[in-house]
Amino acid sequence: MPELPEVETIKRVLQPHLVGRKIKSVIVHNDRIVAYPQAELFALKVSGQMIANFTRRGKFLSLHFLGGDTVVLHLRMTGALTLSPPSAPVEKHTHLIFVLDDEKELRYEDARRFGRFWFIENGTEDTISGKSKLGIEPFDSRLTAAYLRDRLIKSKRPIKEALLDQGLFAGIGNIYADEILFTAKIRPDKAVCTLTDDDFARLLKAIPERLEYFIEKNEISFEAYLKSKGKEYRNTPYLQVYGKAGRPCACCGAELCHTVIGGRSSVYCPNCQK
DNA sequence: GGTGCCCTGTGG
DNA sequence: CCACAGGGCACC
Repeated sequence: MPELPEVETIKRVLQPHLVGRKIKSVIVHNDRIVAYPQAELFALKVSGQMIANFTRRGKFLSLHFLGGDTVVLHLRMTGALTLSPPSAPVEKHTHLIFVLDDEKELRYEDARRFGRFWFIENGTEDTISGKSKLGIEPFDSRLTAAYLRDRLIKSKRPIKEALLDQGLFAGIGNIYADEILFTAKIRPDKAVCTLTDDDFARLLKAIPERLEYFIEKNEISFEAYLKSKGKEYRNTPYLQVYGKAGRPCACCGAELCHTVIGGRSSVYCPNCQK
């Protein structure tokens, strides 16, 4: 479900309500969700910690504790975070509950159970969550045409596959890869080594511009977020190509095409994207 | 590099 | 009923 804009939304909405809170205890309903260490130990180590900050990197979120310990988490396809009063009924797919010191519970729900949590001890390098392998943040000023060319130019793989490579760009997923390429007017299956300087320039502009745009469109109040149980993403009306195969291109009216790239469903305009 | 797999829910 | 889903990884 969540790509960078959604994860950023979750961060922005929950951060003010988490910072300064103490985790009184952790209730684990499903061991599988805790990747490291073993669930019982995870609960033990997290209990009693004070939340100093809540941040996003790529599609990862991190709870930074006073003293330097960290919980890293990834929502994968269907993970969601909510704040609920303890009296709220525990949902069918609630796997993890952090009991806070303000009569609220930070709850993790995940129908498909692909999401994962890791506990990283202060002073230990996080080599297990995958966060350290991430490439550049799309809003980083070091994301330049030169960066793109250096990393991409020799590759024969489709540009969309490169955009989805978390080791190159942190946080772009299947929806926004399609949206970015539509805006940049580049076919998703175009081999990276055939991109022109012009293509690179448009791509460089489209990446932060599109993500910023969708973060804006995702904006939601704390109350509305909780009401939707952390699953409300309002940007679908603003998508131009994703999920719209067979429908007319908003730009030229041509019928949008569907194809599969790197095993992922992809939609593009055969006329606007070259 | 492709493919399967981890899972459940939903829509055709 | 089957195909597919916004992610990522292990495995030929």
